[in-house]
Amino acid sequence: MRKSRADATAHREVLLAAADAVFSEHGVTAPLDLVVAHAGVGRATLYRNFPHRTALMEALLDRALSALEAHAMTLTDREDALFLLFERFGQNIAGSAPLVDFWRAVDRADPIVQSARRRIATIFKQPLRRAIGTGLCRADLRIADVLLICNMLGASLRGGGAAERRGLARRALQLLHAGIDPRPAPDASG
Amino acid sequence: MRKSRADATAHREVLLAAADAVFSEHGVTAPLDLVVAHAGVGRATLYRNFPHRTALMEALLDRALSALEAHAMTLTDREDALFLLFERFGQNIAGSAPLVDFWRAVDRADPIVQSARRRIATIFKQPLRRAIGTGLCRADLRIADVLLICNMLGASLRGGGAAERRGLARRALQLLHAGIDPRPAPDASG
Amino acid sequence: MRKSRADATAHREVLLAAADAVFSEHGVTAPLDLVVAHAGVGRATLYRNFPHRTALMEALLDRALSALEAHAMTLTDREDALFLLFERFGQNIAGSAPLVDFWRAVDRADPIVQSARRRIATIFKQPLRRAIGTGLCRADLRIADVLLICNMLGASLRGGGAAERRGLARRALQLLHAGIDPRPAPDASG
Amino acid sequence: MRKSRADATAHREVLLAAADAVFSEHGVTAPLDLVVAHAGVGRATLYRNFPHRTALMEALLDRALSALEAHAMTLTDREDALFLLFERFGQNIAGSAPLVDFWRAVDRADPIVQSARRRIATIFKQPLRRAIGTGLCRADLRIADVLLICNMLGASLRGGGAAERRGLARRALQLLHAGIDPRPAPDASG
DNA sequence: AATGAATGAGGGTTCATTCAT
DNA sequence: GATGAATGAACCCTCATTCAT
Repeated sequence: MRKSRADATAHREVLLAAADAVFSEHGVTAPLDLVVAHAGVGRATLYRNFPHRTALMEALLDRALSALEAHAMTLTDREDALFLLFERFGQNIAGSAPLVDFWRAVDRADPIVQSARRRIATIFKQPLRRAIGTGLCRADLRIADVLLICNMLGASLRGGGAAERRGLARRALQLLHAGIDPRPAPDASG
Repeated sequence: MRKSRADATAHREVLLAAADAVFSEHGVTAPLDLVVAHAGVGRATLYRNFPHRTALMEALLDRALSALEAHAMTLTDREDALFLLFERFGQNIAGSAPLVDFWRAVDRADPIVQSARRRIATIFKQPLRRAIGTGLCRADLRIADVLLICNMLGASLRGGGAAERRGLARRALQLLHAGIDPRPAPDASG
Repeated sequence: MRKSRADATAHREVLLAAADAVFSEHGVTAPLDLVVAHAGVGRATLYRNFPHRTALMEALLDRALSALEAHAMTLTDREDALFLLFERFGQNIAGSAPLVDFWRAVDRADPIVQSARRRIATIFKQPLRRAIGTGLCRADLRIADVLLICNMLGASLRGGGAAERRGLARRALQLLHAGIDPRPAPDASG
Repeated sequence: MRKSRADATAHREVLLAAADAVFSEHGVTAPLDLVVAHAGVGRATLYRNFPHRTALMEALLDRALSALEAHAMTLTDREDALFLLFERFGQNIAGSAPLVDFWRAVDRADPIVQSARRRIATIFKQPLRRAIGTGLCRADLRIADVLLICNMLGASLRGGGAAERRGLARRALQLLHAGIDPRPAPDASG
């Protein structure tokens, strides 16, 4: 009847997965009851692992940022790492409806967002410097711009499937890359 | 205490203003009680004018779109109307926290959003054609891209003042305009 | 635009008819808004004619009792007036869903009910005396019993059509008349 | 302050008792707040046990019908079970103001009423057959008549004490038994 | 006399959070 | 550590009633 001690730590993952699913389905304001029901655990188990609703979101966000950091590690020798990271950021955020929602919902002054922005800034710092150094992007691009671009990439509206959101993110990046000025599309020439 | 009946039609405006203020302060999920308190009217007066919370948002959205349509009318003879409208869109949307919230919160499949997108498409149709015709923007730009750009312009996060949001919107437009490819930024030279 | 003075008194009838219809459809607790909407008059017009919801019911009840009184007047020379009045009572009450509801809903101590009971007692007094005198009914029947029988006749549940309710009222009267003791049912032989 | 968890199952009974008391006092449309206040439990506890107001009434009804069924079981060898059950029905229903109200308020087409009628029909089936077989009641009495009689017995108006209602129910049954035709009162001879 | 917009108290219901087991 | 019943604050909304026109 009683779950083994080993299962205890597993509950965290089960809850995260349930939160991801429920928040994707019903938005980030879905009743937490739905999350515990989906996870198949008691209500207090949720509260022990994640005292607030935001703690859940924070954990989901952390998961995505950790993945992005890990990805950045594999790109340290690429000159175009900046663009590859934008691409990955767009795909990851656009692929997770809850993250898009959260990204939109919370105040920029929120400590969680502040922290996430710092992590993103750290991730993009070297790639940005390198892209400017190798002439792959305009020289006046700043980290603040990178964060703005991340916001813009996360801006596709709710709804639609993950595939549709990914398509929009790709087109958004394309437009950001080349601009809407008239000239041969960069993707065509690249 | 009781407002005169002559004010009847004015209540709609009072409520809209109150909703704008309250939603700006507390987000679009703020209790409607705050709105009626701010407006200084009875609760049912709100419900008579706006049966649902969404009806309030719809009215605010309608107000902004009407202003944009009116602005478009004054630009029919400008070749760069497309860019001026983007600019205005960014300023208006970014200047209204509730609209940004709403724009983000509702599902793209929502009829209200659908309708708004259609109105935006109508507004931008001629300016887009003209910009392409006069070589002011890349030839492959489509109305779908215009809507995507509008989304991206509305993507600055919540929080911060209107001035900060406007600054972000301007920079976002600048980046979209010229792209992040290396070359003399058109805006920088202008 | 303004209605003529003559129409003023007509409003009372219009409202009564509307109340009858609406209460039949939605029960006696239906919002009074429905009544004014159905009557096509302003809200305050209802309140001037019928200050309370109960005043409406009282008027409907009065209408039915007046009709019963009028009917009683035509039966003064009939020895079986008691039974004919029971029959008429059953048909009238059972034919009016609002009256059945009201009859059920209000407290017996309510002055309106008290008054109605007094009127009913007055109506039935002579017919009861005559029925006993001519041996048409058991000698120990009292006015209190008559009122009880009236209650029982109004006891068919809500729902069903007027025809069904009338059928039930008739059968109820039949059972009351002959009793359930075994003997040739008087109605069957008649 | 917080009730122990062991009381969990007891809450259902506490709430039923509270509902019985409150509905008896204020009618079946009394605010549910009164019920929870009387029961001394939290509001949501009521909603967990009885999702709708009707669920409360249904439970009260079920309790009364179960008692009637149990009583019927003790009367299987009595030839006059039909009359004893009528008597018991009158006493139980008439003794519970909420049940009388409910019995009156809901539509006959309501599934709850339908179900109750079926249970009553089942309870009375054998006793009716036996009463006819032993010549204790008129031979043309049908189950539909039994249900009508049950309605009539529940027809005493609201208000008055339980004792008064019981007295009325007894007199009603007496009248139904012997009818109002002239002959020695059956009770006098019995 | 007639209108219908305005009022605001009060009901139903949900849901984040606590806590006895 | 895990459970889920219990709590109660807060929200949405309706509707009886009033009152300026």
